[in-house]
Amino acid sequence: MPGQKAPEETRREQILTAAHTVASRHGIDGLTVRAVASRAKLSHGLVLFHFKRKDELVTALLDRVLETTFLLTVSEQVLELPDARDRFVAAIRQEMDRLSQEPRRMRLFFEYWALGSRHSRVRTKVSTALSSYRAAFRTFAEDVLRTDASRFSDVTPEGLAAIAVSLIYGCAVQAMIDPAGFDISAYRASAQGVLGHSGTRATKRGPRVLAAAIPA
Amino acid sequence: MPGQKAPEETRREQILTAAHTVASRHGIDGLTVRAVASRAKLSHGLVLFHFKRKDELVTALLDRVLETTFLLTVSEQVLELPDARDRFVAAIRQEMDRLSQEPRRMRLFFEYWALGSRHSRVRTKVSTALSSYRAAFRTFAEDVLRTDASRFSDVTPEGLAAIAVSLIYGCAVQAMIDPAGFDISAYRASAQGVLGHSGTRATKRGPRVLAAAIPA
DNA sequence: TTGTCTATTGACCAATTGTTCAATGTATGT
DNA sequence: ACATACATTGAACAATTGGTCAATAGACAA
Repeated sequence: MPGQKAPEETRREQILTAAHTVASRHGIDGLTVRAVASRAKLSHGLVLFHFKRKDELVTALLDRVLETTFLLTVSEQVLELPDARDRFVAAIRQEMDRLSQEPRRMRLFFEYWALGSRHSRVRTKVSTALSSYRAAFRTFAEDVLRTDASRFSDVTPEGLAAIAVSLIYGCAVQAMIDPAGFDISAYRASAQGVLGHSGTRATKRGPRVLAAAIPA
Repeated sequence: MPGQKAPEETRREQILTAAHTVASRHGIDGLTVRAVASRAKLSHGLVLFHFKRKDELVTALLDRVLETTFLLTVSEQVLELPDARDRFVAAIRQEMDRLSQEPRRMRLFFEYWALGSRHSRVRTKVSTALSSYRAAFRTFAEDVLRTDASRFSDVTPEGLAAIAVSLIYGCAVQAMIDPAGFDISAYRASAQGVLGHSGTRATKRGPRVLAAAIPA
């Protein structure tokens, strides 16, 4: 007995959110049409009515994952930091904290990343998402290099942005697999040390604002 | 008609190598008992005779993957570098090159990493492998901090080692998904710039040996 | 030879999967 | 009221999966 109808886009959204929860909990392997349908309290036939192939559902979910994973939103307090290096480091720390607190999303991303080696569509999407994420950090990196060219020789803005991404994702990778043994705070401090603080002249102001902007 | 026998350990090895090739090509999803058996030219029943459960096969393969992925072997030329920072950077560059040239193994590792969030046995193995890999870099990191404490304030050996791991794996992650768009050489140069070269005093000797040790 | 042990095979099973489709309900227009 | 369009359901199907098991072939000892 077919149930009630629902507006077009609502159903797709409903199915996608169900797919997101399922994939978050059981991985892409566990993302079956029936599991999604059950989660959304729909028949599995209906899921395949709105997404003609399972592949389409998987790809649509990828879009959603990438949108929420690679959205770099820096708080105003960070942007107001006077020193370019402080801004750069603060943005990195903020992202490290954010992603470390969303392990499921992180895991899902890496599953898609691995999938990308066999599915060209997935690869393209992940690739461009990583590129734009890097681009977001390049703005900060350019400021750093402009005001601090002496310390970083041979460092390009694009390269420095890529390093920022590595530091963030490397932190998540190591922290998630071993939450007890991996010392996140030591990692953050070391990352900051390697990239360099704002120096002695801003010691009194910078770090304090930083601590307020990034709750531990 | 049952075929010929084979020495005990030979069969397990044979099956494991077959499993490795299958998983390398088609991922852990594609690692089916029948696919492995077919690859090893055996019956699928025999695979389950030597590995009572599929889980056991997957875990045994993980050991093999971790052994070959996280084995840090630094060339003698790197160890002979006079400057601690040069050794550190050279070891990192060497690993970046090595792992970037083995994308399949890299992908397989991340699949296991993601699997670790649901399988505690896998998680434990991956976790300890990452720990020992970090420990290998900590030796270099300690030397760096001992000779260069001024530049790296608040940086701990463990933290610096973790950053090395992040730089290496971050490079592989970004380079593999977008081989064309990601500038590896710029990344390497930037990483070296951030960590700092040996400075002006060793410019004549260090870098040249480095270039010889790490073929581009 | 005879017998025992075990490696090996392939048939078989139950469960799960993606996908199709006829049937049926709901909404909307005329 | 009637018809048309379409969202929705669940049965059904073929393919694939991990796993079991009886039958059998090889190796080796007595």
